[in-house]
Amino acid sequence: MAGHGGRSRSGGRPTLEEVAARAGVGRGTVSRVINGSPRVSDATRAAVEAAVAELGYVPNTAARALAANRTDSIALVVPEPETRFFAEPYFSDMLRGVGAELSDTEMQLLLIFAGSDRERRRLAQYLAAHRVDGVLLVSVHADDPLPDLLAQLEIPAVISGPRSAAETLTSVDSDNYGGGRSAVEHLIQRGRRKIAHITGRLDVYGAQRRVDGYRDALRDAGHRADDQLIEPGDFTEEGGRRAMATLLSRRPDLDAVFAGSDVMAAGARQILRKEGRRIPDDVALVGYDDSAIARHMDPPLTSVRQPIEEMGRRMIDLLLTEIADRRPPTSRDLDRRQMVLATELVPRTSS
Amino acid sequence: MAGHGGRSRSGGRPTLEEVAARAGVGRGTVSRVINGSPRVSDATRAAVEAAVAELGYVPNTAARALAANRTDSIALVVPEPETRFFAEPYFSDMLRGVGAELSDTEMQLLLIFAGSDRERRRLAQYLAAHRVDGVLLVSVHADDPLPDLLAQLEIPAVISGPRSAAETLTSVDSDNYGGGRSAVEHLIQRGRRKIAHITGRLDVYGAQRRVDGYRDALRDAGHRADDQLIEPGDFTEEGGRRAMATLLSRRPDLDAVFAGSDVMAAGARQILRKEGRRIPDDVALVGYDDSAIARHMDPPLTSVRQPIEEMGRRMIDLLLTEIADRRPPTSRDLDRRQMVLATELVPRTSS
DNA sequence: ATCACTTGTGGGAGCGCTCCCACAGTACCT
DNA sequence: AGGTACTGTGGGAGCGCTCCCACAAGTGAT
Repeated sequence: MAGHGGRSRSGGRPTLEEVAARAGVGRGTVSRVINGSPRVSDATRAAVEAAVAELGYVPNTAARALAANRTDSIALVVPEPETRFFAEPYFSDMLRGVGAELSDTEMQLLLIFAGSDRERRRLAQYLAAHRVDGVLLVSVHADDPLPDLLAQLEIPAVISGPRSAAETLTSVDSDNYGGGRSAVEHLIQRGRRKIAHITGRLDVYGAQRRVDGYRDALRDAGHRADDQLIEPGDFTEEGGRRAMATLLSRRPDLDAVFAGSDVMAAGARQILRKEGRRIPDDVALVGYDDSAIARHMDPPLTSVRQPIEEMGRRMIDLLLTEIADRRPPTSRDLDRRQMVLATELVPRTSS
Repeated sequence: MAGHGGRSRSGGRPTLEEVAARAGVGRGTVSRVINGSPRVSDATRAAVEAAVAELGYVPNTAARALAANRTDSIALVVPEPETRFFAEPYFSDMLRGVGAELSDTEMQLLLIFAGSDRERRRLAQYLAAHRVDGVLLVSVHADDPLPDLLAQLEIPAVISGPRSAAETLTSVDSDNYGGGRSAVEHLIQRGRRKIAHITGRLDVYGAQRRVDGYRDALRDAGHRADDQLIEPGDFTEEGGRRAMATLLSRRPDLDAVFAGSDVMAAGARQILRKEGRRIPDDVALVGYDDSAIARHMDPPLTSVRQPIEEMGRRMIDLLLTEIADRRPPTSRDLDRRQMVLATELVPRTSS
């Protein structure tokens, strides 16, 4: 414990003022050095830095927050029960990206779950108290009131996956439209002619966009539209089974299926097997998410990969900018605030 | 936005002073009401509460922290990379318990990973700044410097799984000794005579205690000690395989194995199978942790369950007490601060 | 030599609370 | 009647910063 430099004799933590006295400068100067202001001479800066090191000075965050009206922390809000958070690799990937981008910052990340009503009330209180400088909102449902609350409190926020084309919050999304397109183009290129689509929940904007991509890819390839080849699912395995069964009964001659998620693809696969269709010989199958399921499926599933980790990084970028700008970006730069990242088709044996 | 009560005309958030003015009382009185002091008359209290509601007053945390020298937040420190955090149900269970116990508190939980050196440096800085009132430390290795840092900074802390019998920090643990005992007693009761033990990493205190439980259970049942039946593992599947192979070569006539973790039990099972021993007919097998592996093994594995979620709850209890006491508990009450929770044997078909 | 900037610096004011002392009012003893 | 104690209340002081104004000293144009 020796060699850690003397604390002030008063016994508590050293303050700015004590550092200033020690360095023989004024309070303002120390503050400038600590906050990296360029308006300090090199000699003075060195003296202050020495004093800081000798005293083992660490700024008092509360005092800083009070005086500067900022908290240097941001919240990652997960509007889901913890269970799902741990179950889905989506969150883990996202968290990794966020953490990485934050690591060379002074910002502290708070992880807040808002799955239950109780948790949501707590969160509302927390936000009202402005205990964070900004919020990252992941996995928001279309009818979630949280984004509006954030807007009302004028708290900078970035959302992953806009709620609609008219999203007012800054958002980062993967290219669901392009992802859907690439899946279908891939199937066309493999010589498939009757390509069905099992959609995700259509109140999720991303799912709609995948349908759009599916439609346009077929149209551009000169296929005529056939709505009988589209069947809504709900992102669950059971939904995949049901949709697949429906599709098969309606269009027994289909030769490919694009499912809006890997989980639904897994459900579809079970039905295809049961009906004696071989994958990929009789029916090619493509999923979405490139999750662990895709890699471990039999046969391994072709899937569309989203750059989740990078989404996390970009979200932080945008959020930090917004916080620095200190204004809710409701002006003409809104269009610049809707970032879309490319997806990538990962071909495997199922297609 | 109407009906939300008028903010002060100044536009910003209302302050204590504004509430006081509105309620026609002094600043101190409002503070007392907000903090639930009993020294306020009912009439005054009601007036203040009305003013608070009308103005939509929310205390400024920074100001409170500065004045009262507390942060109303505690950190859950995970000295592991995020990957393991998500992979192991241990953390998820723990987090659930912690969150539950914290939910009727004003305390905010921070989740902090300290896996890499970089992250550890950040954490040290964070703790030095006293940005939390207390720390929950889970999954600490024997040589981790973190506990000592915490002690040095005089930050209240509770550790899950003491580092040794002489642990100085407040700790919550499951009864590893009793768990080991119960596993062996169960095997004896089932008529097993030559019971082997694959230990965990012996630099983990809990693993040692399981060995102690194993030894004492055998001794109390009148078995003579046979160290050839004990083989150290390292909590990994590979370690389980290696230990099992060694044990079989040394004592081919063993009729039961108690593994220090389910993962090691899984490794042991592979070797037993390969050597043609049937489970449980020829060799009974018992694991530890009662993880998903145990339930899904073939045959389902008898295992010792630890009440992880409850451990989380108890840790918060102790931590909050320690914070409220505002003193590092180095005195005679230390023994009261080593809490041990009972384990439970979950019998399945492997024994 | 004068004026106008620029650069570096000190320190007052104030952020919104909590803590605590002072004090009025009431109650109950002697 | 005076003393003592307690209850409820107001408000000063101070927590450790940041922000910003004031100002000294230096620089270069006129």
